[in-house]
Parts: sequence; structure tokens; C-alpha cells
Amino acid sequence: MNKKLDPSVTILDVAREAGVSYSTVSRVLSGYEFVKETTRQKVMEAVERLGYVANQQARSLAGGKSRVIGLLVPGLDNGYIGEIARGIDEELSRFEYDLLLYTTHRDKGKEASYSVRLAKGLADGLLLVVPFLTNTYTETLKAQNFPYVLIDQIDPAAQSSSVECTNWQGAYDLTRYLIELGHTRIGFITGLMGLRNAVDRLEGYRAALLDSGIPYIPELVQEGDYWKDGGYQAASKLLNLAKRPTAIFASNDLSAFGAMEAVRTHGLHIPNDISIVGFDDIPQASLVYPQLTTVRQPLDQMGRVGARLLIDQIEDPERPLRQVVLSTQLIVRDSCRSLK
Amino acid sequence: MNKKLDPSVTILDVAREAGVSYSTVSRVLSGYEFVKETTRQKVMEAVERLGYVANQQARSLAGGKSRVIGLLVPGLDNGYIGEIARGIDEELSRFEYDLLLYTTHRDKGKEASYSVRLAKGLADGLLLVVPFLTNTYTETLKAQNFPYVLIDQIDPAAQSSSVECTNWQGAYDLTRYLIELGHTRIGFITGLMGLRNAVDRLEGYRAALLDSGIPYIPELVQEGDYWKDGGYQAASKLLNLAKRPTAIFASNDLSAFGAMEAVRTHGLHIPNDISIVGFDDIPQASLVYPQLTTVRQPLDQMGRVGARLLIDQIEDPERPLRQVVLSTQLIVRDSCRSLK
DNA sequence: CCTGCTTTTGCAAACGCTTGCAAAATAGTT
DNA sequence: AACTATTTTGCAAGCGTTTGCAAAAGCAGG
Repeated sequence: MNKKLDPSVTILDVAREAGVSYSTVSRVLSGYEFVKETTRQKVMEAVERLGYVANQQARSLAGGKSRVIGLLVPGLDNGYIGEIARGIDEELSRFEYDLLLYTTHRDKGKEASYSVRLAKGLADGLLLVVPFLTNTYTETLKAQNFPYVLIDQIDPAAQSSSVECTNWQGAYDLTRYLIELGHTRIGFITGLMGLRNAVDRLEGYRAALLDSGIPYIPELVQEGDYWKDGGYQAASKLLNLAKRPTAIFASNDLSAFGAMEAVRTHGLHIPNDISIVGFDDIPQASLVYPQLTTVRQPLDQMGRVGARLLIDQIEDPERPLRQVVLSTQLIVRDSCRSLK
Repeated sequence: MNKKLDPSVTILDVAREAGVSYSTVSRVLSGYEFVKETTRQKVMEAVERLGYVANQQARSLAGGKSRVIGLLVPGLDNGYIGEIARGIDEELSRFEYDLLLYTTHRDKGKEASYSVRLAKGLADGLLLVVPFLTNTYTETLKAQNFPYVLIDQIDPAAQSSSVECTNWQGAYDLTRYLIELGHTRIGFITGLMGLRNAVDRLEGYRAALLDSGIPYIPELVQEGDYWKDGGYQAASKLLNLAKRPTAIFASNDLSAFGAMEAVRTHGLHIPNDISIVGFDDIPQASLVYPQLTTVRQPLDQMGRVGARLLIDQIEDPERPLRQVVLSTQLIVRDSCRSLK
């Protein structure tokens, strides 16, 4: 870094330095086609010499594009969001977009106001990773025809672009895996049943049982909330059953961690006394002991694809909406034991 | 939500609706003092009725303030950053600032260009959580007199505001704790020794040994890198020592996790055969088994304080630089055993 | 060397807001 | 009621770009 990058250098200074008009500079900078090569050269040199950097605010005021996209998440406090955000971030930076981060965890009602703020020029598009999607929310966006993409969430009316993964299939595969190990009494800890993915996972579990001719026993299904504590509570109930399960399927890794703790509290050992599986494959899943067998949601990829969908939509507003479904993958680690 | 929040409503529309001039509207909106109460009322009603939301870009172009602050982090992929970011986010939203997130993990060299971009109006200030701080970086910022705060990182020349915590003291306390449990052969896995906090932690460890009359044995100190794998490697070396340590102090939780794995690989049991401690208290520390005894860095608070420092500086540029040091706290969990 | 194209460039008008300055309205004094 | 001081308001300029439109430059053909 030899030259000082003075923020007060404007396009006018560059124009003067290069001996052309400011609009020519603007055109060079925005990659306009009809500029003579020698002129372009001169301008670029002047830019270089002056250390000019465009003022993004002015650009977007005038041009209507901000090259910023907003990311709305409930919070940063679980590995799950972090992974998605990572994918988004990577893709965005490939396309030179900046990322404005909004968390909604404090003010539930803020979402609507956020969306408008963003739409008012702050961002060119919005990525939503909000489990509880209120309708008013997407409606506002839709009404304004503002580009947005839903991640790990779908619009029942299919009126939005979205990325999710095969929750049903993942749960099915995982249950089948347990069955193949010889388990037949498989406890299930649900997610927040208000969420579609929680329902899908439960359905996958039921389907797998059904296909294997194993009866579905309601008392083996306990409601959780996708958090560690909920998993602990639910697992405790399962463990206190007269005839306790030989395996527990927790609807996400976090509740699996809770279940693991409950198992230990009961003086039992994983996987010898009981097998535990989770769902998501957040980074912590391989950090716990024993390492958790789970279903990998390609979180970072979901982020990447979501970002990509959004960018496509921003750059070509005519592009039809798309719903992408990514596939999950069974990750076998050490938390299950074969009964055979 | 009953009224449609039309993004094309401008201040002019509000002015017309309220029957005042647009500058009055502007003043009302920016909380200017000398506006008659009844006028303010009228304006607010018009805003309400029209669902007006200010265009942030225009505001900052005209006013020079964007109410956005930039956050520069290496990446989102470790719990550590996430916690800090959470604190920052909370504080920022209290003061109604938005958060622009930049990660540097892909392009090492990008930092300098980011800083200028941000300084050019995109953000009002910058929060840096970058372990390896290059000078050219802060120098650019300083030269432009652009507000910024360093988090978990200091400027050796004390020419920057910063927030960090008592790394030395934390390591000292933790080592003393192990000594009190009866450990005298305490292995140490360093952090990235290029970082000051890594050096401080090592120093704290040495000082505690010294104060307790325990000899410092170089072979008990193995170099790590603050990542899980590095911890695994370093711990393996310690475990292969002719006379292996009875406790291992890993310089951060992530490397402690690696060490735990190494211990298991060696067929040993924690804490019966060997005690392990970490540093940071990232959320995962209480998720692993056995739960990790560690030193809590008040990460979210560091974020909050950093954000606050920055906001203060933005709102009053005359404010002198400040270096804040937060205290660490020993968190005793289950990964250590008393030898007495 | 002029004519009629086509390629390049420049001017001016936005974009939506803030803010200095001056005019208008109101309040306070005699 | 007239006059001054003070509080409120409005006008206009400007923030740094982009972009439509028109003028200038190049270029080829005659």
C-alpha cells in the first residue's frame, strides 16, 4: 500500500485528472461498452493514481442498485445459522455483494419493518432464514416485487423462491439405519411441530417404521422444541417409560445433545445402553462424545444456493421463482450400537 | 399490518400530506429540536398514514451518516466469533445501527480494500475482530480518522480503541486451579504464538507454576494453533512423553476438544486418567462430554463493549481512545480430577 | 472535401434527503 | 399597538453517482 486512499476523492477529481468528463469516468467504472480504449486507459490510470473508490451510497441513490443483500436470521446463537451464513457469505463475495445482517431474536415484531427498510434501497434483495415466517412478511415483499429467497423454509403457496432439503427422506433413512441395526423400539423427539420440517421429519420416521412393519407407538414420540433443554426433557420421559426405547431419534442435533445428557443423568451409557441420533450435522456433532450419528443437512450449500438464487433474481427480475430441494446424507459416527 | 408500506413514498409526499414543507418533515424525522409540537404531530400522522420509510441511502449521502457499522471477521466458522458477533449485534440494535458483515477468510489481502470501501460512506465505523492485524490496515483507518475499535486484539502502540480480556490472569487462575487439585505435571498447548493473547496465556501459565514453586518443563509445552487438529497433535505429543502430564491446559476450547480426542485415542479416560482444561468458554464447552472446565472470556460482552465504544466514538469524534480490559472467570465443570 | 453514419463524449437532470440561511410567525415588552 | 427577540418554517443548494439525450468526433464512401 503506497498510495493513500483518500475517501474524499470523487469522480470529478478523477475526471479532471484524466482530462475527460465525469460521465465518461462513470461509464468506464460501470463497464459501459462504448468507451474508446485509450480513454478507458487514461481513466483507469487516474483512478489508480488518485486511489479513487466509489461512494456506494451515491451509486445506489442514483443507480437504484446497492450491491448489498440483507440476511434476516433469528439469531447467531446456534451452529445451524452460522453454517448457512457461511455459505451465503461465500457465494455473495464471489459476486461482490455485501451482506447486511439482521437478527430478529429480540423484537419479534420487527421483521416487517426490517423488510421495508431494506427494500427502501438499503438492499437489493433479502435472504430469509426465519423459522416462523409470518405471511404479512412475505406479502409485503411480494407486493413490492422485491427479490427474496426463503432458506430452510417454504412458502406453502409456492409463491416464493426457496431452498430446503429432504427432511422426510433424511428422517426415513436415519430410521431405517436404526432398524437395520436391530432397533425396533425407537424413541422420537420432535422438533417444533409448528414448523414444516419438524412435521416432515416425524413423517419420515413413521414411514420408515411402517415400511419395516414396526408398529408406531405414540408414547415413544415426545415433543421437543429443537433446543437442548427440550431434548433433555423429552428424553427423560422416554427413559422413564416402563419399557424404554433402545434408540432415540432426536429431531435435531441440539436436542440430541440434550438427550445425551439425559441418558447420562440416568446413569446409562451411549451407545451401549442406548443409541442416539440427531439431525442437521452442525459442527458440534463431531465434537461431542461419543460423536453423533446424524443426518447432514448441507447447510452451507443451502446458503450458497439461496444466495445464488437471489442474485439471479436480482440480476434478471423476469426469472421465474424456483424451489430447490437439496438432499440430505446419513452420517454414521459413534453414537449407535448394533443390536445384532 | 393494514397499510401497505409503499417504498416509493418520499419525504415530499409526506410533506404534501401534512401540509408542511419537506424540510420540516426532515427535521421532525431526524428529531430536530425546534419544531412546534402540533406540526410534529401532523407530520407523524402523515408518516403513519402513508407508511413512509426513509431511504437510508439518500439520508447518508446527504447527511454523511449511514447508521451502519461494519464488522470485519475472519470467518463465521467457530463459536468464538459467533458469540462476539452476538454481543455486537445486540448493542448495535439497541442504538439502531445496522450491521454490515465482512469476512476475510478467503482473501487475505482484501482487508485494506474493505476498509476503504467502508470508510467511503458505506459505514460510519468499523469493528475489527481480526486476529492478525496488519499495520497498513489500521494505518489507513487512522489516516482517514475513521472510527474503529479492535476486539480481542490490541494496537501495540495504543493508538486504537480496543477491547480484550485478561488472558494472562485467566491462564494464571486456571493453572493455579489445577495445581490446587494436586497437579504438578501440567502440559500446555499453546495458541498461535504470533498472537499476543496466546503469548499472554502461556505467560500466565508459567507465572502460576513459578509462584507455586513448580519447575517449568519445556517439553510439557507443545505448540498448537487454536484449532482442533492442532490440539490433537500437540496433545498426542504430550501423551507420548515418557512421563506424561496428569493434566493438559489447552490454550482455547477448540484445541481442548482436539486434546480430548487424542486422549481417547490413547485409550485414556477424562478426567480419571488425565484432566483437560480449555480457554474461552465457547457454547460447545458445555456440550462436550465430559463438560469442559475452562476460563470464560466474556465474548458477547466484549462484542457489546466494543460496539459501544465505537458508537461513542462515532457520535463524539473528540472522545479519546480507550482500551478496555474485561476480566475472565474460571468455569469449573467436569473435565478435571483432584489428585488429593 | 463533403455527406451521412456510427462511435464517443459531455451536459444536465435526477436519485431522496440534510442543512445553512433567511423569511415568517409568534411571543414578550414597553 | 409597535417593536424586538425568539421560535418555526421554507427555499435552495448540495451530497456523488447514473443515464437519457444531444453534440462532437471519426470514419467510409462518393
